[in-house]
Amino acid sequence: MSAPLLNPPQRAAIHYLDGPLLVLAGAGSGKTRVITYKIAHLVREGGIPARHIAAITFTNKAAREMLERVGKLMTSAEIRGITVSTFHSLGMHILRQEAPHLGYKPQFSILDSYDAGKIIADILNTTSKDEIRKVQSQISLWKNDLKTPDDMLLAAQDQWESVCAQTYLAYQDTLTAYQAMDFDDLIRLPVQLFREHPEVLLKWQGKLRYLLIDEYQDTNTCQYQLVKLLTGVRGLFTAVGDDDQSIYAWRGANMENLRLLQQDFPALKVIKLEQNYRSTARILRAANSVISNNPKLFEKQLWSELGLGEPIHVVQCKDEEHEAETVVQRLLAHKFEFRTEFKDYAILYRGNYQARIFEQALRNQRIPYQMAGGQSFFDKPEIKDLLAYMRLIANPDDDPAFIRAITTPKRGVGAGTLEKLGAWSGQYGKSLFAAAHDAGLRVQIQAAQLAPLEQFCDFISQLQYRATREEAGKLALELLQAIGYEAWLYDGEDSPKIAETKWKNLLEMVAWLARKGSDDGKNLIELTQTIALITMLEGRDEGEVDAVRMSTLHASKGLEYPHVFLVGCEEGILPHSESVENGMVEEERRLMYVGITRAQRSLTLSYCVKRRRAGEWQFIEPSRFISEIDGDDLRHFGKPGAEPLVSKTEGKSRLANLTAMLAGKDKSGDPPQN
DNA sequence: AGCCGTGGCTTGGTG
DNA sequence: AGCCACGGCT
Repeated sequence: MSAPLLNPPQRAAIHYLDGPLLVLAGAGSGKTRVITYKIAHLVREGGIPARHIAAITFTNKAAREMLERVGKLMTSAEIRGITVSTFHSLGMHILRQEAPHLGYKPQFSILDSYDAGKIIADILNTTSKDEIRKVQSQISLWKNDLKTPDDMLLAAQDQWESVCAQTYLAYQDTLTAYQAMDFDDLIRLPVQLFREHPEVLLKWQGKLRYLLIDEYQDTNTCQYQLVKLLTGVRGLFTAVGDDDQSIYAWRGANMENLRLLQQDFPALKVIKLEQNYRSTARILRAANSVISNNPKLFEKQLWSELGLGEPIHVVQCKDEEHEAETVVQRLLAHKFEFRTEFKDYAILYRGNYQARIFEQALRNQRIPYQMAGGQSFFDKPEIKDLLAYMRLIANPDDDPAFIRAITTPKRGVGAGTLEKLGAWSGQYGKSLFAAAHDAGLRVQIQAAQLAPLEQFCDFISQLQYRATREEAGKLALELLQAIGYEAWLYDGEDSPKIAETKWKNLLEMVAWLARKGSDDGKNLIELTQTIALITMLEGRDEGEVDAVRMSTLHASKGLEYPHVFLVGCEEGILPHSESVENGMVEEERRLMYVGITRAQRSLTLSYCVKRRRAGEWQFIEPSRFISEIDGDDLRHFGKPGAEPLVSKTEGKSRLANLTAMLAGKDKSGDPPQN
């Protein structure tokens, strides 16, 4: 990424303003650079003020990074009013203003997938997480494909699809009743809005005149329609993507969108970025060679000026334990030999479950490591408790929030009362909160139960009033104190230590609300409305810690590491057996391609000869993808007739000494994160 | 009968 | 690490 100047295709992509443009940006070819430079170019040379430019990404992280890099190129006056956001937050932004056109209130709630799962569990009347997950993802796929419940009730091919379609219908009705949307709705509903209300579309087309779309290959049908609607006949956009890195078809991403772009915009100009600034030629040769086995819409060959580099090491291991040990030993030996740091290494794997054994091996050698991802701050139960109150204050129709709030902590409103309330609200088509005020219901409830219910509703009403007038952080803290949450935490099942952590998290949340509230001039309600889309990941100092990175292949996309170990390169794992059965090997190959192209200087592929499965030792074939790499670029270890696992320059005993020495000397082996 | 610990198994995961 | 199924316990 340290190209001093722009190369010719990059420059062409930046300067082309006359019509629709697709930039096929190979791995490590400087695509973020192109997007950010293009934004600057649009403003300075293209005469398009920043307020008419929207750069759309998939993740908050990408949006943050892009804004940061744009901020380094331009003055704050130049970038004023620019939209750099995820698809979801753009959709939300539109819907907050236009919700009434769709029969929603502007203060609708946003449910995360966990909340949505609970609704689906209720409808299905099941507790099996697996079943819920399957139905939920089917509904999500349909939504992303712009299919309505009615469409699917008609089109259902079998019993299962029919159950899903019925669940979909009931689920959508429930969401409407709650004045709530799920993540998919945030993109689906703007499309519906724009189709039904051309005048509204016109307004937004006037506002967002030039679009830049990052990771275009990951768009689903719904997202593409949104782009297409917004860009209209003018077709002023730059889509940046790489068909070879499309690894999210299972989540609804539609590679067909690349072909559609050519079809829907005949004037589409296509520019390829093929110079890679990340990896050695050897690594790119391997990547090109593997991916050449996939049918291609656009031909693309990555090349680099960073020198040939070392052959790719292929390590055969006896079993998974041996693989973990071997990888860790080779990592240590390499670190010693080349005087690198732990953070220069990554271990990449197909499935999360593979991580465990490598964690163990790393811990045994006292090697610090860091796992990708992690739980979002806002997903912690104690935070969700507070959020339930905030959601209810922002949207009194949010029934799930009502239930969670009124029962956390328990305040004398029991299941019986809630049942009566639920029945009444259902009968009169009201939310729980609204129904609670009905005189007709109240006569059915005994005074002892009515008092706490009344008290709760008054409490919420009071907060609603104060939320628009008072400072968010202060109000949230008062709320927690009023409900006695801290005492409730210590009274509960948690150990005092856990209770303390949870309370500290809440105080951090309060501080966050206070800071964000005053920075952005937002009250508690406005903050609540954006929170569902924010991910505040733990391990804030990510990137600086000297620790080996561990990640799934999926989560590694977009990242790079000097030295990569790609483990479990076996038939059944990579490609995954499920994918082989479903004829999805091409996507697995792209996954392999993504893995290979993460490496800057060295790449090691490892596989096991046998694995424990169902209590039996099962023999495994190495991944077909290894044999798709030219043998001249490979160097085998651990195979009969090939080099031994421990290279000849270092006898086994010497490596053992070395390992022990490193383990003893290197006291940086702090307890690993998480 | 319900509650638990244990062991086997596991595609991937952003908003 | 999580989820489920199973078996042993109260």
